[in-house]
Order: sequence, then structure tokens, then C-alpha cells
Amino acid sequence: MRIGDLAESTGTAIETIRFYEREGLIPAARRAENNYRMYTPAHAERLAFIRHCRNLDMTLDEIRTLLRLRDAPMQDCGEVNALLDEHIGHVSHRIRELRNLQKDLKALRARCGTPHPIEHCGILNELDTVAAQATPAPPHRHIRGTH
Amino acid sequence: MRIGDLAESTGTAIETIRFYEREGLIPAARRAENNYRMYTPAHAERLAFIRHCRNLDMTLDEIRTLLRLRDAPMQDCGEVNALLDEHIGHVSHRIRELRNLQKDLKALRARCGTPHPIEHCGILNELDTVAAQATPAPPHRHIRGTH
DNA sequence: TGGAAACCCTGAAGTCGGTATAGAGTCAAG
DNA sequence: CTTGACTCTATACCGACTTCAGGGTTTCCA
Repeated sequence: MRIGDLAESTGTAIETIRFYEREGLIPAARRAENNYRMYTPAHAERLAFIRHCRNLDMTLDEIRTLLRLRDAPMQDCGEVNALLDEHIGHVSHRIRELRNLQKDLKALRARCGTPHPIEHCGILNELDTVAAQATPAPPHRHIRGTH
Repeated sequence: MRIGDLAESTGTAIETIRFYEREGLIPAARRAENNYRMYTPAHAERLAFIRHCRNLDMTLDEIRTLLRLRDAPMQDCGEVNALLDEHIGHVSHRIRELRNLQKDLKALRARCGTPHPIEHCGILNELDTVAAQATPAPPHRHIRGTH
């Protein structure tokens, strides 16, 4: 299986696969004579696992931990449970934040029903004067990922 | 007003102020003889505006647009309304996504009530086998911003 | 058979919104 | 006169990729 096939079968961009290899998330593939990467079903399985975790918005570090645990089948899975619980907590927290944000945005939007000259725009005036006490956003947040 | 005063009065890190200057969000400050940046209340106002917008999770590009509109008080503010509506749409969309995510995560978590040996862990098995059809996450999402 | 299209490779830089660090200059107080 | 607080520039770093430049390889179709 070549990298394009693996990409298609797992819904992953080719560059992302090479990136995961560099990051050590998937083992380096055996190379064919022309230096093309050749993959086995085991690679596809592991990559599918990773993509599923990414679909659940886990970080690559979290996924690395899960992979490590998965590769050591002797221990018990308490750590897996804990990681998942923590992740669920992160998501809940972010949802609460975004709901507060939404409340503020809608209140702001209500300041201006129909277009006015800009100098009398309720929205810009509010953004000018009001200190932002509600939901002070921590740095490095993304609402949307595209673009 | 020196940069430290401006930083304190607006709750902005000094490095962030210099970063905004490089990005063209605030005009370059006049320099004192010792090459220190000297700010006026007008700078503080503009920076407060920017920080308020950031607290509402707007991108720097969105803020640039708002600043441009604000600086041209002749036109009407229909574009301001539209930008805000679009932003509210982004936030709503993200909340819906995260709620779906949360549903999936909780279903996954329910697969493993108490620790088992890892090879029988319901969570890892589910992550292995289930294709991720629910909420396929677009790239570049952050649930949490800290760290 | 030839040449274009489709695939693959490496390495490096760009994205976003900052944060952190190194190394140096400036200024006021003790 | 030295200590500490403040400022400056320039550069690198964060996550999770994406994009680009510049090349090699394979496959398809006329």
C-alpha cells in the first residue's frame, strides 16, 4: 500500500501522514526500491486509531500516551480512563466559555438593529467604552479551525 | 505614558503591545530620546478596543476590519453588523460541534467503568475499531488555550 | 514511443496569536 | 556605585498541521 492509498483509506492528507511519521506517532514505513513508503494494514489500523482520537479533539501528546498504553497490554487501563475524564473536563470547560461568549456577543449585537452612520453605531461605541469584564479569554483559543 | 503603564492600564502584556505594533493594529508610538515608546490616551483607547474584541474571540483580521470601519466614520455600520453576525455564527457552530464531541466522548467513557487489563479495555477497543463518522473535526482546533 | 498527468520524495517556511529568551541599554533609589 | 526595575531589538518557540520549491517516478493515452 502506497502513501496515497493509506491517505485515502483513512481520510488523512498525505502530508499529515509524513508529519505523523516525523513526530513518531506511526513507525517509519519500509521503503520500496524507488524510495516510496510502503504501508501494511497494521499501519492503517494505527493511523485510524490516531485519526479517531483527533476527531475527538485529543492532542497529539494525549494520543501518544494512549498509543503507549495500547502497546503495553500488561497494565490495567485506569490511566486511559483518567485521560479520557480529563479530556471530557476540558471540553465541558470550553463549552461553558463559548456559551458565555455567545451571550456577550448577542448583547452587543442587540445594540444596533439597523445600520446607522458609524459614529452613532451602538456596537462600536460599546466596544469602545465597555471594559471587558465578562469571560476574559485566555490566550491561544480558536473557535474555528478552517482558514 | 510608557509601555509598562499602557500594559498595566489595559491588562495587556508588554510583548503583546509590541506585537500589535508590528502587526499594524496600533500605530507606532513616538519615541523619547532614550528610544522608549511614548503613548497617549488615544493609544490606550485603541488598545482597549482591541483587547475587548479579543475577549470576544475575534481574530486579528476581524479586528483590523472593525478598526478600519471605525476610522472611517462617514459610512454606515451595516458591515459592522454583518461581521458580528458572522462571528456569532462561528461561535454557535463551534458550540454545536463541541456538544457532539462531548456526546461521543461520554459514550466512549461509558465503555469502561472500572479498570481492566488493557487488552480488554472497552475504550481502547472502541477507538481501535470504530470508524469516526460523528463530527469529523476540521483541522486546527483548540479546546483549551492554556499550555 | 513520447509526453503529459498523476503520483512520490525532501527540506524548509508559513499559519495564528502570541510567549519566551538572550543580550544589551537606561534610569532612579539607596 | 551598584542593584533592581524598566526598556530596547532580534530571534526562536508553541500545536498541528499546510504550503511551497524543486526534484524524481510511474502510468495513461494518443
